[in-house]
Amino acid sequence: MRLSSRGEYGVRAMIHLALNYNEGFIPLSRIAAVEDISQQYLEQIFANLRRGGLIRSNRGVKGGYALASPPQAICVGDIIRVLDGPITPVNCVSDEGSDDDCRCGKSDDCLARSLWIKLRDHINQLLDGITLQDMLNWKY
Amino acid sequence: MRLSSRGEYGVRAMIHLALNYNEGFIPLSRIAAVEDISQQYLEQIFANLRRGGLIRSNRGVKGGYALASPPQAICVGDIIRVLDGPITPVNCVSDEGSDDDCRCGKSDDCLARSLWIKLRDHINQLLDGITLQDMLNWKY
DNA sequence: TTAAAACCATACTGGATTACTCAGGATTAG
DNA sequence: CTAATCCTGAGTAATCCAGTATGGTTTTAA
Repeated sequence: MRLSSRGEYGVRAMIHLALNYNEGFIPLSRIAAVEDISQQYLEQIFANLRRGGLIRSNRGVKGGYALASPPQAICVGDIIRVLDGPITPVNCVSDEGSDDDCRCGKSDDCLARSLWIKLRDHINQLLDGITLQDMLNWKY
Repeated sequence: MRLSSRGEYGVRAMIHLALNYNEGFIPLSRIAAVEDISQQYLEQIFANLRRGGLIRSNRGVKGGYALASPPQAICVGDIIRVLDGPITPVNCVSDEGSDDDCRCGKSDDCLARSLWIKLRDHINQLLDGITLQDMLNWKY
């Protein structure tokens, strides 16, 4: 049940952008330095965040990245799903997963399945209920 | 945020034992066959469950495995923790994890950290609140 | 006593995934 | 022009996972 480093870095970087929401575009190099993340690795992560519509970018000198929406409109679940795909404990209860992904053949009368669904929904509901703004408000 | 196959198989096997709680010791071969899991792999999993005190075993012809406690006394969190270690989204908020495991240097003033703690507790509370008996009651 | 059934332990392995790095191209402000 | 910045795709070393392989030991029915 571990989060990938992509997800972890992505959330940290998004918090960074949220903290500087009024400052315009923030260059990636600064985020990488402050957050102590490999810049090239962060570039990959930001490419995904951008394709997912969570951030927007400006190229060239004075360019950088900024949130695509205000901090109260972006939740943690969005970030993690964009970077890591559907949030689910096992493939067979994922939206994208088919029954072929099910390690137990039965699919239907599978008691465990009910558990995975509960767990999946529980995690998603929590992560969808926490926005970047919520996290900024936690500060001290 | 995926569960390991160990955890998944472990939960399935424990449900199997719970369903047959009154039948005495169940041989591993039967569980492996019914649940369609490699017997050798299941043996590894059961060794961990036994060391963790969740099941007990009898050797010899007529031997097998049984729950160490009644189904209402064993929760899903116990099973997964025995098989996969602490349930935590990132190492740095795990009981066993030190600050060295923290990918962000700051440990303290880390906004993301509060999030990981919330997520960790949320998941553990859910999984600790569901016993094997609860799952049996879900049937139909 | 013996052999089968079952548990027990450890080492190994092939494949997948992860977490990056490398190299270079495209864009734009000054 | 040029320096700063975004952008892209390929490559790679290491790790982890899932499952095998091998070879026990213990118990009990017959």
